[in-house]
Amino acid sequence: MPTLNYPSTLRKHNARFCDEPMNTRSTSTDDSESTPPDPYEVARSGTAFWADAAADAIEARNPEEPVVLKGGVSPSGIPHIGHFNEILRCYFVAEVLRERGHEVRQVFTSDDRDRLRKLPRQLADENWEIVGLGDVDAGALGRNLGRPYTDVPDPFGEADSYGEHFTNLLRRSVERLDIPVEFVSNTELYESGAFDDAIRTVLSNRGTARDLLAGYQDGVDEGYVPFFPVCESCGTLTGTATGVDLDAWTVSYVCEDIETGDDVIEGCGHEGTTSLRNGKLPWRFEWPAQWDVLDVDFEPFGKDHAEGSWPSGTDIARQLFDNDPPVGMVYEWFTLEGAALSSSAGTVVTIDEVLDLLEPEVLLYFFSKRPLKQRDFSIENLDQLVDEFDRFERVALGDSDPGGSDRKQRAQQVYPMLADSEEHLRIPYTFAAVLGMTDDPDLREEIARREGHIPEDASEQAVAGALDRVEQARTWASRTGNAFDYELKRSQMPEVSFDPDTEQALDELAAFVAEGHDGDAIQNRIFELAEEYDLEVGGFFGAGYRLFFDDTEGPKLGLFLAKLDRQFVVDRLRRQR
RNA sequence: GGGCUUGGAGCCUAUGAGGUACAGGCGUGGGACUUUUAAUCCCGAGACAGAGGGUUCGAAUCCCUCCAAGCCCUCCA
Repeated sequence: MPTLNYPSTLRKHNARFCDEPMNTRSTSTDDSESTPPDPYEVARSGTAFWADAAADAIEARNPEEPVVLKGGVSPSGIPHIGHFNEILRCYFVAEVLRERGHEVRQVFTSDDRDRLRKLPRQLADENWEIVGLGDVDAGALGRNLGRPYTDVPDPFGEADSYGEHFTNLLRRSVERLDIPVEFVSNTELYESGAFDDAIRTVLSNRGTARDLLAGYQDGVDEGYVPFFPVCESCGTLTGTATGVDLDAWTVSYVCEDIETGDDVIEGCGHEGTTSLRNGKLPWRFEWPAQWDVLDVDFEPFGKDHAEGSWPSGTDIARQLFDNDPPVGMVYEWFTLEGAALSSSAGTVVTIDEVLDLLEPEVLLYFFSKRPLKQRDFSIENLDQLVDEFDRFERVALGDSDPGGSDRKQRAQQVYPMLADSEEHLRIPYTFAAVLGMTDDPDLREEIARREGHIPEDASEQAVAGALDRVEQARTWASRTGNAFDYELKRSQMPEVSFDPDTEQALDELAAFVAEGHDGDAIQNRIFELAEEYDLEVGGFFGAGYRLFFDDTEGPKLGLFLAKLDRQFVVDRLRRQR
C-alpha cells in the first residue's frame, strides 16, 4: 500500500462514486468491480482538487505500474487550446499520481488513420502562420478527401503527411509547455500489427460486436462489418467491407460513396481485397481497442464522447475485449470569446498564440480549474485571468489567504504543478501593458520601480523576469486595441489642432521642460498652466496625450516626460516634430 | 423525441456529500496621494445562489417541474 496523504472526506467521496451504478444504458450484467466510475463524477471532486479524485478512482483499480494516462485527437486541422484538454487534464492527474509515488506514462494518440472528411477553412503552416485554404493548393488537397490523414500529403510540403504536419504542430506546443508526453500514431499501430489481436477479436466475434453496438446505435444491421478497409485503387477509407478472411488476414470491400454529415465522399466503385492492416476499426471499437493495446488506466474526453462512445466503449471493452475500461473523465468545452472553438469557422486560439500573451503557468492554471464548468477563454479579458493567477500564486506562496484555508491548501497543492520553484516577481498585467508604451527597458524598469511594483531588493533576475511580462501584455494590448494600448508616437507627430490658449500653454510647458526639471515639477507645472490659462485640467492633459500617444489617456504625464529625452519633448510640445 | 452537463451581484472566479452568501477580484460610486488618466491606499453600493415547487427544524448544496446555453443518440477536444 502506498502511503496516501489526502483528506479522509475524500475517501468517503470516492466510495460514493465507485459504488454508484454506471449511468448508461449498458446492457451488460457485469459485476461492480469492472464498472468504471461515472465519468461525470470523476470530474467532480467535492472539495478536493479534481485531479485528486481522478487519481483516487485510478488507484481504486489497482493499476499496474506504470499507470497509463491517455488522450488523443484526430489531426484534422489547426491544434487549438481545446485540444489541450487531452494533454493537460492528463498532466494534472499524472502529477498527482507521481506525488503519490506512482510511475506514470502519459500517452497521446494521434488518431491519424481517421479520414479527412472535409477541408478546413484555415490551416497553419510549419511556423504556425495561419493561412486560408486559398493559400494552399486546395484542389490537390480536395482530391484526398476520404483518405486517412497519414495518406494525405502535407499541403506545406514539409512533413510526410497532412496528419504528421498537424501532429507536429501539436507536439511542439506540448514541448513549449514542457509536458512529458509520449506520442503514438494510430496509423503506426495498425501498420505494425499492434492492433492485430484487437481486430481479430472484433471480427471473429462479429455477431457479438454487432449486437453490442446495435444497443447504442441505429443502423447496425446484419451485414455490418466493423472494419473500414483502405481502397487499393483510390486510397479512400471505404465504408463497406463485404467479407473478411481471418486466416489470410484480408478483407474484401466495395468502394462505395460515404456519407459524412452533410457531404458525400464519392467512392471509385472498385471491388477488391486488401490486408487487414490496411484499414481501421470504426471509432466505437477503435477506442476500446486502444485501451486494451496501450493498457490505458485513465482517459479524459470531451462531452461529445460522454453519452455516445464512452458508454458503448466501456461495454465493448468488457464484453468483447475482456478488458477493464479505464477511468474516464468528462470535460466541458471551452469557448473563445463566447463562440465555439472551430478550426473550420476560424474561431481558433492556438497555444502558440496564447504563449505570446501570457506565461505558461497562467495557461496551465486555466486548465487546472474544474473540468465540468463551461469556460470561456477570453483574450479580450485576459488581464482578469492573469490577475486571478497572480492572486492564486500569492496565496500559494503564503503571502496572504483572503479566500480561506481550503483555498490556500488547494493553491499550495496545485501551484507547484504550474510553475517552477524559482522566485517570480509579477507586475500587474495591465500595468505591464502600459509600460509597453516605451521600448526603453531602463525606463520601463524605472517606472515600475517608481510605482512600487519592483521592490528595492529584487534580484536582477527577478526584475528581468517581471519585465518579460511587458512584451506579452503589450502584445495583448495592441492586439485587442484596448484602453492599455499606449504607444509613444516618437517618429511622427499625430495630427493635432488646439485652441490658442492651449497652444500657448504648451509652449510655456515646453520652455519649462527645456529648463530641466524633474517629473514632479513638470507635473505640477502642468496643473499650474492649466489654471493660468483657464483650461480644463483634463483637457490640457488630454492635449499632452494626444501629442505623445495620439490617445485621450496615458501615463502620469509629468513623470513620463521627464524620462524622455528633453529635446524631443520640447520639440513635440511645440508641435515641431 | 429520449438522455447528459452547466446556470452565484454588471462581469470573472470560488463554495457545492444541508446549517445563517457580511466571500475575493474586475468593473462601478466616493475619498486620499497638492489637483484628469495608469498605479497605490481607504470607504460605499451591488447577489438571498436560472425560475417555481417539494423534502427538512434548516438547502445554493437532496428530489421534482420548467427555462436558457451546450452536448449525445452519425463524425467531431
